[in-house]
Amino acid sequence: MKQISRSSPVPLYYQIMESIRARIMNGELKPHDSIPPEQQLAEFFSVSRMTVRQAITHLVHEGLVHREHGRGTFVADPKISRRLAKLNSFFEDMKERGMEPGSRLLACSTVPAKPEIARLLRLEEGDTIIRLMRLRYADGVPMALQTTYLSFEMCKEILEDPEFESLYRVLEEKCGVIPYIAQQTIESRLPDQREAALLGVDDGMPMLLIQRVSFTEDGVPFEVAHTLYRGDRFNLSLTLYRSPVAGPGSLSAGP
Amino acid sequence: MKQISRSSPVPLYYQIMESIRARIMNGELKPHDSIPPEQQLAEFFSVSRMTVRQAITHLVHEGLVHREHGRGTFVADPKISRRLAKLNSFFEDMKERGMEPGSRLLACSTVPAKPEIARLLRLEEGDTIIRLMRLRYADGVPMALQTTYLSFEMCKEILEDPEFESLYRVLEEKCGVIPYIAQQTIESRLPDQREAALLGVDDGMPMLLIQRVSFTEDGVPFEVAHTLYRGDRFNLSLTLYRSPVAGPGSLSAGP
DNA sequence: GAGTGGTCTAGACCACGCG
DNA sequence: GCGTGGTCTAGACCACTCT
Repeated sequence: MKQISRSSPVPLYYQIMESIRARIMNGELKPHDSIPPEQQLAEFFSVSRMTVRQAITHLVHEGLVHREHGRGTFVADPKISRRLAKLNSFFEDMKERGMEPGSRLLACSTVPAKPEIARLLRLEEGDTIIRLMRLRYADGVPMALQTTYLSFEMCKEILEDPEFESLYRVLEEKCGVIPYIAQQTIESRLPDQREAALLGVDDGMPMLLIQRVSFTEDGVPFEVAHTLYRGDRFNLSLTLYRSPVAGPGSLSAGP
Repeated sequence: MKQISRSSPVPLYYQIMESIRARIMNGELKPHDSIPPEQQLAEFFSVSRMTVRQAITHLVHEGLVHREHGRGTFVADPKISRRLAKLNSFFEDMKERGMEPGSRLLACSTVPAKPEIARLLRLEEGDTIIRLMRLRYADGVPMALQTTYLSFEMCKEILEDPEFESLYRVLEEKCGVIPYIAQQTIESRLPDQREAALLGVDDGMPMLLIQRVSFTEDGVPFEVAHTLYRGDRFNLSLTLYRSPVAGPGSLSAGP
């Protein structure tokens, strides 16, 4: 197993976390296997047990492993626990699906915000915002038609070069805007004639319309995106839990 | 603020967590307010700072607060961070949307498992399973057409009275099967003539098809459900995180 | 520089699962 | 009884933000 470096700027718990993750990802540790006990990992890495616990706690919250009091810590079953939906840009999403994303910029300008968009971005009606319209490709074939509204104040650096690859990467690097959470609604509808023509589908083809509002960690909305996906080329996969994530110690006993 | 009890069987960090949560829930601490610094909380409760950190870490993972390095810890915006993911049956989902669920049983029998269903339920092809076909109503109007395949071994008590209200409640009470997690895929398609007739829609109406495989906590699959929702009456709403912490996917009402 | 959260130590005792 | 994870201490130093 890879050793860790105390001179690295990367925290020890993070290096340990990645070390364990690597052993799971490369198949050395398989689902339902136990990982070494915390005490043993602490000795191996020459750190305190609390540091090992910090590493494992992260992996637990990711769903990669789970702890069992008195028994050990076990690699989770990938079939049911590792496919949490992530907040991805179109570019990132297609990459994760193993397809090559592409983009054709149809329009890019500043416009006054319509009431609905202004409300979602917590601006006043008529405030200046950025509007991008793009035809999105996957492996060279049209996949979706996307209209993105961005807060002008937060994202104006986007306008310097709107032919970027990944919106979220540019937002992080040029604008200092780090996406954190988003609310999405998903519905099914038919395309209008213009949409059908751009996407190269029949106007009777059912489409998936995904509308997203994205926020930074501070709860500030910066993006409203409407994406119309071809129903014949796209689906969504997500994981649902019966009860929201509960802490390690169970939640019954009262004082 | 409520003091904590060292003689209680409830861990100190848990009592502190609940104390902070209570101050947020009762409005004493509002969204974007900072909570007291960790050092101060440690002194107030007479515990070490690490114990306070453990309490706050739980609240962070719940999305109730968020930390900002060098600045403080802040109450999260409820509009974007407190939607919890839930695995609901159709009955429960409609109740949460404020609609009155209904059901018409079209078929209920044991059948041999087709290859795809057998694979998902981890059975052999041809093994006996239960198949339910139901037309589902919301406020008395057809909303979805649902085919549910259940493991015979785990769910046979269902057959005693298949005209139940909530599948998940019956599974818990009569079969001892407690749903824990599910994988869903969502796509858009047109109905065939029979489906359109049953749901009372035109056959050009785009529909949402949701396919679900549900598991118990042990990772054992017990249900495969195909639900075809009317696109004009149904949509999905879900929360996405940039770094997966919580499970996504709560359902919300549509037009 | 003061105040905050981020990381880390080197122990301790307890609760749980199992043989 | 033994090994495991669960909780907790009383400090330490660092990195970041704000003034």
